[in-house]
Amino acid sequence: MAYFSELGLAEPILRALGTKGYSDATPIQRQAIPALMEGRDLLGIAQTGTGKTAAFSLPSLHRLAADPKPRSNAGCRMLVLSPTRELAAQIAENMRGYAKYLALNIQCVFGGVPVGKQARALERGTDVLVATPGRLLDLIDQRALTLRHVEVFVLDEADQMMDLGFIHALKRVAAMLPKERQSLFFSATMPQAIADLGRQFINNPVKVEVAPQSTTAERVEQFVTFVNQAEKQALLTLSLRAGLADESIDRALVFSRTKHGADRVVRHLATAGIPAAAIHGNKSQAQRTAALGGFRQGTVRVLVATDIAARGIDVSGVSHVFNFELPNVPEQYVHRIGRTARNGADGIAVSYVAPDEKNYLRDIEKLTRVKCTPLPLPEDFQRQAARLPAPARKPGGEQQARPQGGRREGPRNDAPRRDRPRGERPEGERARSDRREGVAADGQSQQRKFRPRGPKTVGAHKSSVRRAS
DNA sequence: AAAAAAT
Repeated sequence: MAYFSELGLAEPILRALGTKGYSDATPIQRQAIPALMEGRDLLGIAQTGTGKTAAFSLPSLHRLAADPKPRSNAGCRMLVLSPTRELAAQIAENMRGYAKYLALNIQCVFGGVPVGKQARALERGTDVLVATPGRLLDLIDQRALTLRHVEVFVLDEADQMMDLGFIHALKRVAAMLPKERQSLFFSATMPQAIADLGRQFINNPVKVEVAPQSTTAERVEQFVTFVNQAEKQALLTLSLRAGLADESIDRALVFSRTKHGADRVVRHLATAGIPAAAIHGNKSQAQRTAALGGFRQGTVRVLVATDIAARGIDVSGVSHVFNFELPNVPEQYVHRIGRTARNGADGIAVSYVAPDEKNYLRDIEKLTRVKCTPLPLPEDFQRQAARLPAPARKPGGEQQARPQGGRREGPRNDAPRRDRPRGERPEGERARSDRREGVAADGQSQQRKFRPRGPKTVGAHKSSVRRAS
């Protein structure tokens, strides 16, 4: 057992934690915070939802506050890089909470919004800057920002930041950082090849690995349903309809492999009277912010996303993650299902696996060393699917979520099933006769409504039983 | 091969 009060953090930080009711440090926090307060570089690997943001924020804020320096124009003392805008915003908001009683300025910059306001906010300098790479470099090129004074450099989701799409920008950034600095890398996954690549950006780091790399969150129950691609939409619609109605599903996050696919799923759900929002990189920033905001607020209980939402996003009440398609990079699966079972809650992940995705499943199970539990199709799936309304045809191009008017509530429309070829199904899968409660087989889904909250921790649950693998 | 990230 470890408390924040034992870790030597400054009183204003403890006070901020206290007002939120946080007292217990998680294992990653307990191990990372002392090393970071000493100024060491660090490679931190811990499961999703175990408080990595606080692990790097608290000691860094402590050090900045303990050694006050005047702000230099266009400068920052701490730089945090994130792979998505939404995650950057979330990190900055969390840090502002921790720094509530400190005289530290925290700014956040990312693309998709006007640059002028961001540039002005940096004119007199800031203590902490949270950023996505593109806008960061843009501001540097405009001379609105300099990295000359960075003391602490944080790469969140470090393996993704060093992946192909980001490595070029990262190298540019790293070249501008002072050699003398503290570097912190955090992620739940860290493939060896990427870790090797990372050595050029970090200096003799302390490695804090709370669970084996790519270990999934402990309280996610993982299921797999084998289903033909053409039948996935009907299965999702029926599962969501049942689970939302009986409240076994609080909020559901549905992952699609493509942006187009995410839009298509949302349209299908709308046709069936299930309100859902899509979030992906082809949406405007305003649409993205509204979609995630509505999901956080609970005004939309189903969010359909690409891997833009796979990492870091912390929304309470996500009871279910559906993988409408499996990711082809197995590490992404670990991050996706980590959107549930956060902050002491438990969660359910269901992956829809078409015949041509079985290799992905194999790679995922090999990486996580967890075997997903088969969840058969409901006994009367074909009959129920046949009664779903036919999907609206899209005229083409991006379509605003046209109000569908949830008129078609019941399965009263015997729509033709022309794009729903009847797939062969193993006889064994017909066995189940119980009514499906959302997707959770047997009474688990009921229990989750009354999930108890453990001792309060920051963005995390306490480590518990190590999974048997 | 897809997605993310600058305009």
